[in-house]
Amino acid sequence: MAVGGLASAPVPPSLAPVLPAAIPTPPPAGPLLAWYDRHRRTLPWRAGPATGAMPGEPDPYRIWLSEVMLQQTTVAAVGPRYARFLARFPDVQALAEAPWEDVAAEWAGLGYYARARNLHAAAKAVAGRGGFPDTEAGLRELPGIGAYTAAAIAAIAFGRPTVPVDGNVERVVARLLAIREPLPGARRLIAPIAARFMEQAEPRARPGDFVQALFDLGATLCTPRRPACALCPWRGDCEAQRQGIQESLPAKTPKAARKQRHGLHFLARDPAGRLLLRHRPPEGLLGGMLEIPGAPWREAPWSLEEALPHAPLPGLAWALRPGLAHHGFTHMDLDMRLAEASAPAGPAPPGMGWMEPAVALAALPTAIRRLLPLADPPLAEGPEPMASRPSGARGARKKGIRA
DNA sequence: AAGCCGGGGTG
DNA sequence: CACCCAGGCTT
Repeated sequence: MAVGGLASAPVPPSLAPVLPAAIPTPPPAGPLLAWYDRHRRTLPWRAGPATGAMPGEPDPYRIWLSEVMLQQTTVAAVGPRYARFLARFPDVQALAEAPWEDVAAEWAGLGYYARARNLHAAAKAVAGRGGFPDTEAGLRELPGIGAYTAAAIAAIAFGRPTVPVDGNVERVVARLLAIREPLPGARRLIAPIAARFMEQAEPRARPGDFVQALFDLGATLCTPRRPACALCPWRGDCEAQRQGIQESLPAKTPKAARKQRHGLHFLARDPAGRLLLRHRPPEGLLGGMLEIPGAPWREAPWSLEEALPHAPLPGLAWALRPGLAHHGFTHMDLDMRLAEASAPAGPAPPGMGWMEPAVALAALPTAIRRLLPLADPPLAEGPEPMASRPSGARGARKKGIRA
């Protein structure tokens, strides 16, 4: 196909630098689709008889939920949480009508909590308009749906001929055409190339399968490290493999170093054994999630005396527990200490509440849960190991605790 | 374009 | 340890 109307007339060499460069052509999609038909992964949100989980036509609600959960989150981590979420909120109406507290509790531990807030807001919008938009542009209007997710839902749930560009597709395309420019800048080269796949008849006939075939290729063969090129349906078409540089692609610009921060949190228990907790501000880090009250996270460590003005109740006998809870965020390393006190029966301070441990602990984000083993007696083992990895053979040492 | 936003799997 | 993951939003 002509790109920028340049295909028909030869371009004089002297003018070439001034004119837009032609978009490189990706390889034929046939081999990838044939490979997908043999080797595709069985996933809970994928239609077909293989799972029985989603018979018949794709359900936009289920596709949407899977795409949002999978944003920067591995398939292994999403699996059990997806089933649980779906059991609790079976359709978009149920999610729209649920209180935020229930949605937050169900999302706790999954991270990127803006996803849960946007999911809830989008459910209300969809329920209000009587169903999901069935075009990429319409989907793009919903909160939490960006360029990638809109294209993914449009292709998988509605059969639109569009190619969502995620980390897998970036890697696959960068290798196929040996694109050496580092990400994220290289995206402006990769996206138009990926889009050209839909010029071919086979992807256009089954867009949902084709884009998921790209995902599966990136997840199982064209992996970030040690790609299995010998098994790749495109092994004869890959320029990076031909040059032997596949393991160094895609290149990435280095990221900034993580900052170090310190916190000190105050855990009060009333005579009934309930815990004094509060909600974090609705935006920002862990926005809208439950936490143990404390002094703000800052550059320098806190002493108990210094942090005391941030204690939720005045006049209690706070005891600083030994040890340090550690949590690594994407852009910050956090060390937290824990002080505890017994409180007399009485109302909670404004913005806080006394909560039963069994209810509260499950709704805490992982960073805050790391404080629990410091309590005396310990309130929990901290974050549970993942259900998909039952025996936890390695890593007998628990994360998040420092002497 | 760059920074913010979680948490876990993996080599 | 470092790197990555079916990214979105804000500045």
